[in-house]
Amino acid sequence: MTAAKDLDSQFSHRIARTLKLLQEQVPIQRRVVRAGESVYQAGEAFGCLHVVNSGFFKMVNLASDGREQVVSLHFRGDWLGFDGIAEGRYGCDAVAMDTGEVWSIRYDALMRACMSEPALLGVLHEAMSREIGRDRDSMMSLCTLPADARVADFLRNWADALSQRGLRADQITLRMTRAEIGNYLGMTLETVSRALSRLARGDVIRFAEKGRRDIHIPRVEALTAFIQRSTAPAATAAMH
Amino acid sequence: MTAAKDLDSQFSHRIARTLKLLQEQVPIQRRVVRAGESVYQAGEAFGCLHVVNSGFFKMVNLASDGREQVVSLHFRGDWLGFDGIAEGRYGCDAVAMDTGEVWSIRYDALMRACMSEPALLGVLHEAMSREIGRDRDSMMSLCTLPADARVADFLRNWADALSQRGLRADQITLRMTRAEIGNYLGMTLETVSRALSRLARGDVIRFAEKGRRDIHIPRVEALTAFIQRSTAPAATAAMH
DNA sequence: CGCAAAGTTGAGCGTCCTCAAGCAGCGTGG
DNA sequence: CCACGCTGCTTGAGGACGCTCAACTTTGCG
Repeated sequence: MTAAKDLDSQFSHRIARTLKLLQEQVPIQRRVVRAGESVYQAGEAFGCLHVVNSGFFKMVNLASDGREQVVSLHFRGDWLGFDGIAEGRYGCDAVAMDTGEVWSIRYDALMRACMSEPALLGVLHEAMSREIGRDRDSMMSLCTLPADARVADFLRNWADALSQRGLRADQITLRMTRAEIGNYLGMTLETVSRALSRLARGDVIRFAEKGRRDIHIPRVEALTAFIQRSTAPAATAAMH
Repeated sequence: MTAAKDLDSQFSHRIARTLKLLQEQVPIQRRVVRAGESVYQAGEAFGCLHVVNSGFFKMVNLASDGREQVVSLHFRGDWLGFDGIAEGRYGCDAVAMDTGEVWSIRYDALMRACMSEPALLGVLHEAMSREIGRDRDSMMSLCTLPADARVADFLRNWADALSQRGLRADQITLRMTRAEIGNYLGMTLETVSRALSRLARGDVIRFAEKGRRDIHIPRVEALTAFIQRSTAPAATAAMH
């Protein structure tokens, strides 16, 4: 527990250090965005990477046939826009889910700064690497967990993201509708609703008295245990 | 069609240029791997990035509770190991599906080379960016497509990967079992088998006379059409 | 040739989706 | 102030898609 706390505070410290480094080394365009506004949109010419200073954001992928999907969520310290580097234009919409501030950094300026300050390159690569890792965990969750466990995993990841940033993780205010959560997790809004109800019934989570948007997590371990219980049959099947 | 061909040949040319650049600028450890062998394993200390020169590879993510999942596939020109940068150890197993050769490059040496040759940094970032984009497309496929369409999408992506590399894309030799494909696509091996049978019945694909491992794709557009047909109901639902 | 591994196909079932009804919170306007 | 409409959430009933279990066929290899 204390070990986990240490790791979390290290993480939060690393974010602070990164932001400081950026402030010192590259020109930054600060920009306040309100809920629903987008930092950039799919197809727009790529020129900047963006670092979340506050608020939180979703990335929405849009297919040519109209399907759209929330593919990732981003909090303070996360970078937005990596997907634009390869093609020279962004591949997703980056949408604010709440009032927040992003620091926009011209990619070419960042590259120049990296040449004189290798530490900057280090944090950039680390951020990209971390994002790839998270995407893979998402894919695994999508492929191997049943709906209820996927919702539990979602809440656990959110709680982790909060605690890593030094915030209290036992009280989550979802700023997403059931439909958005469902879209992100590959299920319908009804299934999300039912999953949350079941988690509450099993006392893995609790709803705030008013409004089903605030979720109290008595013990994060209970979420993990719930997930493992769901995979138990699959685990035994994988044994032989 | 000619435009697509142009794009593909550009892509294949870019791979050649990247490999040449690497040869000239950084020390490379060439390494031949045989089917089933791994380039690196999850948990191993990160030290190198690896570029696929030939063969093809799967990345297998392993959860603490024993679930394991194929999260991505890699062909010539793709990089392996990005997920190791952040934590200092690899997060997945990289396994050869066929005899092939990877070029292993020490990450620290690569960084030094990038300092003197910015073009190198460009190709590196482009590769990471591309990988993030592909992961997102995978997530979208997993979340929004029914099983049959997901298999069709899988084949289409494979064909694209081949044609981008200047290989003929109408003849695919799957070097994965149905079980592996199913694991990658989040479904059971039986469902994969049935999906392929249905695609063949609809003449979207054809099996080679002997062995159901070789798949002939008369027209790639037919695959795309099949996918869109599957999403048609969802598309109308998303209309209003 | 014979065995093991991979693939196909069918039957039954369970999870999740669809459709539908009802409720709760909330801002607007009579 | 409360009626009203709107959006979001919950819950139920029924159905479909995909999973499980099982039998059988095909392929590859010693």
